[in-house]
Amino acid sequence: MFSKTCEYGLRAVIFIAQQAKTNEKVGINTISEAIDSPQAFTAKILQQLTKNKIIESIKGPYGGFFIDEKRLNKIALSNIVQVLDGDSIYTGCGLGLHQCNDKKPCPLHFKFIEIRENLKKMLENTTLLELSSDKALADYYLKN
Amino acid sequence: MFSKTCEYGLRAVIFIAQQAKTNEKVGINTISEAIDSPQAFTAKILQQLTKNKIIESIKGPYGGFFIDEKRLNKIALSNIVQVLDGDSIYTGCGLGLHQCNDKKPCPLHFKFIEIRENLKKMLENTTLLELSSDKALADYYLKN
DNA sequence: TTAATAAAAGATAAATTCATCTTTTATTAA
DNA sequence: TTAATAAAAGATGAATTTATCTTTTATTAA
Repeated sequence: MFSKTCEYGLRAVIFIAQQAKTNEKVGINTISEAIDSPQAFTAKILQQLTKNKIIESIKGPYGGFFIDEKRLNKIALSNIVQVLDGDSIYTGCGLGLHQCNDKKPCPLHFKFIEIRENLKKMLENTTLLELSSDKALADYYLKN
Repeated sequence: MFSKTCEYGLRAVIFIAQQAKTNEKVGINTISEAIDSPQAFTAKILQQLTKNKIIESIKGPYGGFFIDEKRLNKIALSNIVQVLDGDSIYTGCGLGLHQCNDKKPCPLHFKFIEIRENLKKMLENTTLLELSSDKALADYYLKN
């Protein structure tokens, strides 16, 4: 469904969001260990997310990645997916045809639209606030 | 959503299904031209589908690929996706976690289940019969 | 201002997916 | 039985995605 990049990115951001309440920054080392992802690769992904203002970072000692608690309800999963995987999930034709749309639909066009709309709405309606609220639970299961 | 392999495969099978009514076999050349896909690559995919009894093939002059018209209503898109992409689409965790299930759910588990169930049902309920019935329409748009 | 820390940036490497080319096997008609 | 046709099978190559390693830049405390 998502690329590895996007999967790691989502997991990392959810983890960082869970630390937002304590206002603590987390280093890449801590993050990649917590979410069980390759460290250097995850660092690259977080770099992208930082550039795109999804998360923030500070270099040097006591530095790390963080998210302003007040923004937790502003950041939806769709924002993260958009940065890392673009909008191919929403827009691409299920059969890979370039010119597939309402006026020139592939044989499956309208069936796919329904599925994709559901996915889109789900990602748009799920914010980091929601995912970071039940910290203990989410925190635990994020590792498995 | 699907791999290229699966996209080409779906397009090819839908095309072959559309020829089933006339009981005509189609060659790989005709197929790859019709669905605008790389020929040799598509041939490999059709080989897989033949091994897995989704389609049938006969070698030599007057040979080619075909589907028994009587089986059109037995073959669902889910069968094709299963052969080419496995069941990762249905079963895989949205966040890429290995041990994500109802008892140990990732933070998004139950939201993803809903989406995936929709997709699964759609693929299971869409048969080649349906897709081959409006031949003129489907045939035309399959190329774009 | 120096040493330590941590992210940013750039280069490179491994793995996987996508794609092609060549040889072999089966089938048909002449 | 031979030549032609078309899929099967195997080998190889290109592109993309995934992943790592090294160097640079920013920040902090001593």
